[in-house]
Amino acid sequence: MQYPAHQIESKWRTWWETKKLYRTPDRVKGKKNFYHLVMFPYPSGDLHIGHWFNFAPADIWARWKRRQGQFNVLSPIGFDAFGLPAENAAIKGKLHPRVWTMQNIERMREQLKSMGAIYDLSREVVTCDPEYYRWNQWIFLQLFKPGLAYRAPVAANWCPQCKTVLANEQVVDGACDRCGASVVQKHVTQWLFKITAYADRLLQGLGELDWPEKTKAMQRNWIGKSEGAIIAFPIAKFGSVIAGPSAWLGVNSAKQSRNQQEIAARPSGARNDEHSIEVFTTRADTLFGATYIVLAPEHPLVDALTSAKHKPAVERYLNAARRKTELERLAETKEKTGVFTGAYAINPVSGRKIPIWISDYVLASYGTGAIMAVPAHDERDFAFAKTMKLPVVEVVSPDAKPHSRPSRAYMDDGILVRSDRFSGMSSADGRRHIVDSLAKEGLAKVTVQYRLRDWIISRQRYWGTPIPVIYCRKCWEIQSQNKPKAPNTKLRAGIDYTVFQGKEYVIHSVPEHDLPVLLPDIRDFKPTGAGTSPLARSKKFVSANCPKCGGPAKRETDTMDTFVDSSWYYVRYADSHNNKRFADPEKVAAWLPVNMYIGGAEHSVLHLLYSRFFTKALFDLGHLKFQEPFRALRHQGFVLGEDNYKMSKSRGNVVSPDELVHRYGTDVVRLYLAFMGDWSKGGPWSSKGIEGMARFVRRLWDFFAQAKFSELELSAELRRLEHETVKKVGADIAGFQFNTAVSSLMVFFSRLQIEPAREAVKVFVQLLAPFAPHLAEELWQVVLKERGSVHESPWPKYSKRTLQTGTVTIVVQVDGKVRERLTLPAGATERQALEAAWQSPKVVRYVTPETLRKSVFVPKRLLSLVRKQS
RNA sequence: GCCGGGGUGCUGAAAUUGGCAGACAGGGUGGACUUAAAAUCCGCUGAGCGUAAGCUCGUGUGGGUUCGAAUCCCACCCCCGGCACCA
Repeated sequence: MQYPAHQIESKWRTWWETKKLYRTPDRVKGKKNFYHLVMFPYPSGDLHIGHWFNFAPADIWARWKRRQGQFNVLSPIGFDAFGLPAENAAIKGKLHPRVWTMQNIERMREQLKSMGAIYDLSREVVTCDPEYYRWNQWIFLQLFKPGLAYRAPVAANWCPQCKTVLANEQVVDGACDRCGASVVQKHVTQWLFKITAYADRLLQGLGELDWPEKTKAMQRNWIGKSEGAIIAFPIAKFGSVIAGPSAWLGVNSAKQSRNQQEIAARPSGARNDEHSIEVFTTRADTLFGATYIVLAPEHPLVDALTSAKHKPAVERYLNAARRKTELERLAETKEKTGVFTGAYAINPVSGRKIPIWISDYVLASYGTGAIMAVPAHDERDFAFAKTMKLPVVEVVSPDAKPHSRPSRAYMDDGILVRSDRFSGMSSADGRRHIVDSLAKEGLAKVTVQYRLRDWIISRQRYWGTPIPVIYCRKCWEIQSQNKPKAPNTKLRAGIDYTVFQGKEYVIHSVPEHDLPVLLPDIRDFKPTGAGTSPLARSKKFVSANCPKCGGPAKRETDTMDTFVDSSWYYVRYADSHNNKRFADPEKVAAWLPVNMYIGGAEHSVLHLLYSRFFTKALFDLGHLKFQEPFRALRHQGFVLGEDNYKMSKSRGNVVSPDELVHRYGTDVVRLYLAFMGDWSKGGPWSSKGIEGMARFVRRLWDFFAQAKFSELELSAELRRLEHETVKKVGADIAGFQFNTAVSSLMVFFSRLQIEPAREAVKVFVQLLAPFAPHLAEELWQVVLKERGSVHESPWPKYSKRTLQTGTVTIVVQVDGKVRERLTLPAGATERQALEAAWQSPKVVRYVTPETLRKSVFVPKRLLSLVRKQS
């Protein structure tokens, strides 16, 4: 008989909807709340097979969890609705981004429904809705108050195609992760979130999380903590030494953290003065081998240090460096280029005069923007020294003996040589002692550096959340009039005021009661390309009244990175439609943190890191009571095309879930996605494979249509298989091994065809329900005539005792080789197994009680017999 | 280079974590049904030897531990993902 998939599926979906089966109240008596979440989709217009591979197995898991009885499971869904594609499509198709986005959402809602998931749709979140982004703005203002949001001039990644600035995390191999265009560095003033202030806590917090090790490692890597020291090299300016203690190293820690804040704001992280250059190193043990200094091209001392004679060459070099794209810089890691400044510094331990060079192999944004070069012990310095013919001095030796003319850099630890009174020490001791001794003179300081940089959130695009800030020139004038001579020593750049075209403006928050700052309807939302967003074209939007002095002022026109939206949407699901606060604290407490989060691994250092930062910041500000948003995390793999390549329109290997649902029905697609292979790995699609699943479901359907179920007691074998299947399917779903769960259902079903005992059939349908919810409901209510939804029936139980009943096959090995299989009761002891073994001609051919040296017995599994050596 | 994950039939993959290697599927092949095809159903399907019972080999390579290794240890090769001029 034909399997009427569509008829069944729409029937039961309607029924579930009318019964409000999947509405999730905030509290259910006697149950514990369990927050199960999938990463919300971007409304691109179509739910693709990758979404299905994420959502459908996640739904299997949620349905299983719900059936355990003691959990009130929340499984919400929404749309990450701001972002570039809407704009780009709109620019092409002349549709307003809002219209484009909302139409897509409309369509995807229906596609999501066709999946038959247990989403509580009443909690839907759409980030481009003012009801939602109002709270983006509110959170921005909370971060702004303590200076966690600030405006600063930065060397930012600029995508010339998208005409906007990008976060570090959004640049992949020097290219824009949206459009693939090569990214260039642009010096602009932008809004940033101070994620670096949380570097250490973001690192520490990883320990307690039930996340894939890989993802944690990626975050650790990205944060990139390295412990070392900052060492000051006095400048020997044009021959004459101006020595003295470092300006920065002596300051106390309170000032220091403020200093760091400003450092993050500056394109170079350098903190130097006219007397010394500070470098960061993890290898202070190699200090005696530092034969020159290298500054990043953007280093603030470049100008002051360059001698008149060297000025033209330096200018030429700096210009060339500026023109290079990120990609070009990455491509030239082998060949080193650079230029001499004409200036010298003093190696603080050896007292030697060493030259100061400029090269773009030193990054302005890491450490102090300057390095001590130790060519004998660093590959890059070695290459540079060779090219520029600079001296190479070995100071760490693998065998404690000095060698001359090394042919390559020796990077490992060793024993110090040519290092004065430190010679003979191990590298580890050397590092400590050298830093200690310099610290006493104020020339060194133990420091930790992070690779992580602050998150640039300004975007010069239309379709995003307006940044709720107003700039007032009048307020600045009032302030500076009060203190004409020493203007505003207390005002902090980027927090209290900012600069536009050489003029200072005071930064004001938009008052909270004026939120949301609505994204205005404008006609031309093409990016300007001039470093401003299209909103800057709207005079109506730009002009505002200053919230402080009431005078004419101007609004910020950049919008927020859409990753801001997704950094807290999971909190909003707890209370999606609250218009008084971002979420009611009681409801947040009822649901958060998320217990199980499921989505792609591609967000490992973007969304997943940003969300952790938001949570910690909002915790510090007293708005959240937990510090980690996602207790457990699982990633699905990638579904590839049938040809084993990534699905793409140009390859023509894309499979459309809509078509699959049309042809086979939802449940077949769900079952096949579960069965395909290792869910966490993903793999190639197989059109033959899903045919096979359709065959299985048809067989199932025919069986239920025709079988007469027996009311007889189950045979011992069937009973044990039933219990084994209950155990296996439960454990497999729990461990995201959906493929083996389906396979054991298939095994169970084969046996039911031989022995269609009603009691076991019932259990089968209950186990099938999370995978094929519609089919199982039909079989449960219509065929088996059970009352109520199968999805509300408790998950079947198994007993350990039943697992021990019946007979088992015990393998007999002689000297490690399988020689016989014995069928014995499951509870058989070693003695019984041995007795049976001696009855077997196949065994006694190889070993007898007389020649037996020892035996090893594993209950239910094997008997291993070892012969005496002859 | 560093970090993470892998390498098992023709293919997707299993293997209760040291205990029957290849479950469950796909594909192939033989057969039943059919005038025929499709669909369906039933066998067989890691390699080699053997009429057969059975034997030998077999989880990237080489070695080791063990009664017993896909699983643990050592060395190496290869593939995928991430990071990378981060001092």
